[in-house]
Amino acid sequence: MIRLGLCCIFRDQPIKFSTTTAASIGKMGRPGALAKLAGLCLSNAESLLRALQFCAETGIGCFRVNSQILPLKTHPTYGYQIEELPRAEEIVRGFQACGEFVRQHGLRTCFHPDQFVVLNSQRPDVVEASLQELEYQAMVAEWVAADVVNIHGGGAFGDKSRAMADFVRNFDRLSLRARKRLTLENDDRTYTPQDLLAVCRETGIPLVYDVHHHRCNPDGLTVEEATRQALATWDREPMFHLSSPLEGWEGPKPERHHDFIDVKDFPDCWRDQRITVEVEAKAKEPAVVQLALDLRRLGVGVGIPVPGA
DNA sequence: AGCGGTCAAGTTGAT
DNA sequence: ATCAACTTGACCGCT
Repeated sequence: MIRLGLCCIFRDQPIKFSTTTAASIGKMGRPGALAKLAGLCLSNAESLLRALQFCAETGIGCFRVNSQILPLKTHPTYGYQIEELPRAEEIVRGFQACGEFVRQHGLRTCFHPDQFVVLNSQRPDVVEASLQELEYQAMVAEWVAADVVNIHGGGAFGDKSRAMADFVRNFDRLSLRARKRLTLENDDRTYTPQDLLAVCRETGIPLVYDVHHHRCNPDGLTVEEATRQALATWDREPMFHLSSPLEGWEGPKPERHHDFIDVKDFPDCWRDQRITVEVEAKAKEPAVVQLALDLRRLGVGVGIPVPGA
């Protein structure tokens, strides 16, 4: 049974998440800013519940929550603590209701902090900001029952093994809440599955295997070998990533994502696994639905696993 | 209401 | 030196 995942937003469904800009918030006084931010947070909690309801109805088993679900949460000037917001308890309850929905419907949720989170940066201020961001996302992850906060290896800085040692040192500074959700994903430029698997085995951090990145940034491993070794890093349902190249594998920039998934890009060795496959396709929910149809046509089971079944 | 410039943040590699 | 790429359009001030 393959659980398919939708990333962050919708193409056709009228479900939107709101954010704001530092420039706009900066024109207000602190109370006005907090009032505006609280409204956005509350609205995002409602949107998230509707997103999860749509996923449950459609058989989409996983939803990735955008990093800006609490807008500007860790901004150096305009960041805030939840308790500072008007209606803070209502906001937290709104997200916790999402978590309850996730558990009741057998869904999965996850986070993917963006490129500014670099745990092995050579700049201490970047590491501090990264730790803060991970703690924030882990807090919301706890509310919404997300078991994965997934990041990339970060920079190489001319020496990958030294950089990964720095990564582990800073990983150890995270709270248990953040550490137990953190995962590593191979990227399309720097860190291959081979690079990360050693760290994953050493630390117990699971590997989110992105087969598209692996095809763009290969190492000595075949897709089958990387799949097998990535599966072994998980103590829960493994999570993998899939996309198709915008202009084909022979095109000028195969790392660019297509609107939809070509089912031929779905590795055969994934078919019989019980895994989550996040669909990184620009057409969003129609792309997930299309892939589900294509996989079922090939006899692959797709849907939301029933606990115990 | 519609348009276009802009949006917090890091790192790499192609031009 | 600049810029696109990365998980992704959406916000906001102007007309």
